[in-house]
Amino acid sequence: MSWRKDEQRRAERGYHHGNLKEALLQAALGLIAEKGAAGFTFADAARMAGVSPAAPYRHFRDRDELLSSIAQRGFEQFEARLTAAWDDGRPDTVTAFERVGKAYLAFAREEPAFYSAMFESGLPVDANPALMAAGERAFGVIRAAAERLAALTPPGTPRPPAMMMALHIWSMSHGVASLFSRGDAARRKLPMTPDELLEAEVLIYLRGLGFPIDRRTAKGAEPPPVPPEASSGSATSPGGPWGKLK
Amino acid sequence: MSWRKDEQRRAERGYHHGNLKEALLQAALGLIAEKGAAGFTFADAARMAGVSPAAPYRHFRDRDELLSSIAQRGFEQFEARLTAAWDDGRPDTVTAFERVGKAYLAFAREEPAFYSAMFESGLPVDANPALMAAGERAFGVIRAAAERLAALTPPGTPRPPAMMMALHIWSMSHGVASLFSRGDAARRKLPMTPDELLEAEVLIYLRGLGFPIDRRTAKGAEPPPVPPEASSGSATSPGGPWGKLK
DNA sequence: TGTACATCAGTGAACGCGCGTTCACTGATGTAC
DNA sequence: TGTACATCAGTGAACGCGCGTTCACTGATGTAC
Repeated sequence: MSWRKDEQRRAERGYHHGNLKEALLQAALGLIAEKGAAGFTFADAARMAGVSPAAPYRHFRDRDELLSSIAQRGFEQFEARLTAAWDDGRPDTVTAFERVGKAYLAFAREEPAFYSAMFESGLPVDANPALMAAGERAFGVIRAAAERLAALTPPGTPRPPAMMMALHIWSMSHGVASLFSRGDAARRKLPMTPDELLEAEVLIYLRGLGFPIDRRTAKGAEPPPVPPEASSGSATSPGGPWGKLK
Repeated sequence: MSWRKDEQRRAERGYHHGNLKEALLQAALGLIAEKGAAGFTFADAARMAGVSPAAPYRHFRDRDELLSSIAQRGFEQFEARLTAAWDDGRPDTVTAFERVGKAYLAFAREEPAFYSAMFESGLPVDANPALMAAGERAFGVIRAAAERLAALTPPGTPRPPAMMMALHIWSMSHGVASLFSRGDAARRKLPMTPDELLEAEVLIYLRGLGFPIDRRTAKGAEPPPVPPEASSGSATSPGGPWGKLK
């Protein structure tokens, strides 16, 4: 009996919740994951947090403010995950770059609620400075990685603008994520994993910029590859950029 | 006074509307464009069509069926526009291919309501066979174009799988469209036009596949270029893939 | 050409529901002295 | 250490609203004869 559990929790916590703001954010996350950013209501969040429908107004002006908070927190976690994936370019820049792309997809897949609040809730990004700043910090990770990669262009090839590279990588990742790596029912079927699709896409793109990516192993030469064994391992699927595709 | 106009229209049309199904679809499109796929209601659509709230039930089982109809019609129009842009590969394959990408962006920008119903309404695509088929026909245009392009790989370069190319192009276009070429308030700012961004992205990608795309003019050699002057014109911005980026 | 009748497409009133929001309130907590 | 008091965080009842949906109905249209 669900109400019994609610009663019990209520008895335990007493009159004050103690951490209602956080509880509301969590509740909203769950609801968004379940029914989409559209189908979540303020009242529902209160109910899930085991609190009267008037209580949320102590912490959020309205539904939109709660939604923005979630989007902002989403961008922060997104940034953290991209930063961790980038790992300052270790063990080598191309491998780390690939890992960032995969982290993008993983985030979309594992955090559909955040992803939906960040990119599909219809929130006017530029009307909310804090939100926009958080979004730009996340993009900054991709941008910094692109910067490092651009600096590696082989001698003789023109150096591509890092900003352009970053925007290209962002749009590739976002496209694959939105179409094929969603966490909800709108995900489209694919004859391979989204990770493989994106990896091949990025590698072909990098080769187009002049990076010496081998067509078979999909690895570029880069001094110094430290440690040597790490750069021939998990980042690439066997068969190179389209090994799995036939 | 709006009610006066309604009264008048009502008087004109008489008891029967005559084309209510169509009118409801149009009304819903307007509402979705205005408030997003989430914020459109069955009752509102009826009101906009100047009809009682019970009338729509003669034509649609429920709100979801109306939404699916819109998504399906959207895919059909999308397919038509992509087909027109492709123009069977005239005047040359690369130029026509670029045009398809631009048509993708233009559709997202000019038909935000369709775009949102098709890609962001949360409709479970694979639960609706007709809808899925319409979506696949649209993708088929990109796929056919990729097929033609793949057949053009220069001798000596391995031929890429057309399916993979098509999925890559789709995700690039979709990423740029969703982030930067939306028709609503969630559109992100960009230091160039979305068209330019996507064009550069696709050209670099094609070069990565071995197509002889010149870095400056961004044109590939292709026999036979008919008519010759058409292949050096509008498809490419001056300065090549990243001429505008510096 | 006219008439009877079936079918179709819309009406309008009603319903139950859940939402957002407000209000005066009250129990719990923190702090000044 | 105890007490008085201010502030804070949640209550619960109430409201108006618009939505989705149903129902018996009725005006318009099409068709058989």
